[in-house]
Amino acid sequence: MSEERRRAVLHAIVEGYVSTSEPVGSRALAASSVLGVSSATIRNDMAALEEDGLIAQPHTSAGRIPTDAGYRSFVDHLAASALQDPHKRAIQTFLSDAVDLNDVVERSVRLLSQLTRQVAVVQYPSLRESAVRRVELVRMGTDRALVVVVSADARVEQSTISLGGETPDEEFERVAREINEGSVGHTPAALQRSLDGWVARPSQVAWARAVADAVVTAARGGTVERVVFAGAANLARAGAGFESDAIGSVLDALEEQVVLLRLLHEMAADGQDIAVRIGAETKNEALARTSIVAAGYGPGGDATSLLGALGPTRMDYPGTMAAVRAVARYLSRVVENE
Amino acid sequence: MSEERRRAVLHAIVEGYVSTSEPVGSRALAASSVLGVSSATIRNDMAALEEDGLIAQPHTSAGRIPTDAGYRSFVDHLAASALQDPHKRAIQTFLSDAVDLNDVVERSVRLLSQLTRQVAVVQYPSLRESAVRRVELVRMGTDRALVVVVSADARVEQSTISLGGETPDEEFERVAREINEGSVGHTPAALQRSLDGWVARPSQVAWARAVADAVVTAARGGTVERVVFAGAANLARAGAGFESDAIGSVLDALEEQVVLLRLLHEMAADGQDIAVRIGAETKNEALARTSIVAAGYGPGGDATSLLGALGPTRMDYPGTMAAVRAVARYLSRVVENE
DNA sequence: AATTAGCACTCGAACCATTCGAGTGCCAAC
DNA sequence: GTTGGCACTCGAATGGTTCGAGTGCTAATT
Repeated sequence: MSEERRRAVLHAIVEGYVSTSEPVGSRALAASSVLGVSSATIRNDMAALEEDGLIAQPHTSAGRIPTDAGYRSFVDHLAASALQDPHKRAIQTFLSDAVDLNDVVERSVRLLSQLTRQVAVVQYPSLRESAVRRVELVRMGTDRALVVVVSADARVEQSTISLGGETPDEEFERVAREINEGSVGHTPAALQRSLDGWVARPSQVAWARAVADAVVTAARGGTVERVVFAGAANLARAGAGFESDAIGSVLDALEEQVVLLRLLHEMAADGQDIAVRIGAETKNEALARTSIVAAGYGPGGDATSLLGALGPTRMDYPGTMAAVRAVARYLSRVVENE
Repeated sequence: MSEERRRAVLHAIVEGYVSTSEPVGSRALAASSVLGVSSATIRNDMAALEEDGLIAQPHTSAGRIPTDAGYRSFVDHLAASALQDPHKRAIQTFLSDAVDLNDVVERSVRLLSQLTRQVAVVQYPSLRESAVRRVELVRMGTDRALVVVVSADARVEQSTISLGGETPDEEFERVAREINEGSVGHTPAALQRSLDGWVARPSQVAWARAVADAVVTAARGGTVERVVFAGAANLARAGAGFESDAIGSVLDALEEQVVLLRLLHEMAADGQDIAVRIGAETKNEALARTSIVAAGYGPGGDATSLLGALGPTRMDYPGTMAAVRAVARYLSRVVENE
């Protein structure tokens, strides 16, 4: 009862179940495949695999299906496989004519959902610290203003502040001029000091603090983290693997960005180039029957942000992993050029 | 056989079917409700309603369910009903502390999906034409640049252009200076003339056209129309009204923004304060079993953009319409202040 | 003329019993 | 360690039966 063949049997069970979504029996395995042994032998191996908790049978007279642990073992012993060439070309053409960062992210997430036929998730690139290039102050109504910060690495951040009362035009203009003088060219660290002094000046306007904060925040890399997703329809299609009730919970979890972000962060901490969470490993009730394949991406090879694909535990792991890896790589390159 | 009672019967059938999602029979109607007549009378009315194509029976020994035409009639004879007070308060608190336009839209769509328990859709406010306040040119890599346009009404638009080759710094600076001189303060009409002249200058750089186009586009009101949606999970829950297959098609249609935008535009053309498309009226295969309730919103009472809720034809029309109307009204107010 | 009671009729849902077969576990033989 | 053989299990599929909600129609009633 060779260790290696048992792994091959598990492998075959996973592949069979993934492609047919039916439990697979010993007879079918013996007939179909590369394992040149009889069904009886396979049955023995199956018994052992079941003993180890890697496979299970839904009921007595049915075939076997992989457990979470079974998928885990399968994934862990998977050799990295490459994406097919036509797909590679698709990635390139799809991403190459994006016009801005938003567009890049949106195209990526759609692309990934199409390649994997799963739900794709892309976290907005976390922004790097960088110097301020220009600050623009625009009045809105009587007591609010828009602060637009253009950073040296070509990001544009905007936020609204309250002026807390009437402000004469000339005062507004003065502040606009001064905030530029005090911040242009400075990186966040220097910025903080420079603006602290400016805010503290005698006879400074009350809302100077708000402006300074907005500028510093923008320079630090912007506001909150966000994720976008696409391909929710693929969940519903997933080979009748889900009831519509379960789909609801999963969609809820997806829209609950916080959950997803926490999960992605945890996966990032694993420190491999590509991370997989299977079923209950997601530690989330609603995602107990789904798996996530995620990879980091970012400029210059440091994976500062994450993207991934989410689907039923019964998913095509090799294909999904290849697609996620490929998109992450291309996206890294694009972000680098931006 | 009074006309009025027949309408009341239809009304009762719609309400019964919406709340129980079971076909409703004559006996149940006679027992339950305000129509003080016997089941036999109701049966007669039902026969007439069926003759008119307003109701149908799934099979002989079942009760009746409304047809699309039945819902239509129901909706058309609906008196405007107000939203409950707690909901009104929810809207106010939910929207009042949004920080920027993106935030407003995102909060709105989430709010609407919660109020209606349907999928909510919000189109980004279509931007008005307005003068240019400042143009910022930022280099990115050797042959690309970012054009940031801040308009007088406080929108920020950005787009990336290609420089098509090496460009010396001083030339870059010159163009940046000139584009500001040529566009600041101009409205789109004047802008076009002013910049055409500028582009045509002898010895002008090749990429001047690209810059000018970006600025004009931004002044015209920005790039493409976009819609966001939320509450997809509500689809899956919708009282087991859908099979997961159908959910997939609907989600597809939702992500296919073009379809949705076309539909919303058509509905806007109807010119009522609130528009309803029922089932096949959506003229879309995938949405044949869904209805959409939409209302326009925009600054100063002109409905320049749309928002709405989408759900199964068997939806709570009065409640949904009230929620859509209320959110549209509040959102108009918020946009106005921005 | 409209409403109502009564009744025969229809037809799907639910229930039950039976059959069929895929798949297993185990044992003896190789 | 592998294989053929065989008894056994149990869900899925099939078919027949019952049950009852709901209808349509007709005749009686107001």
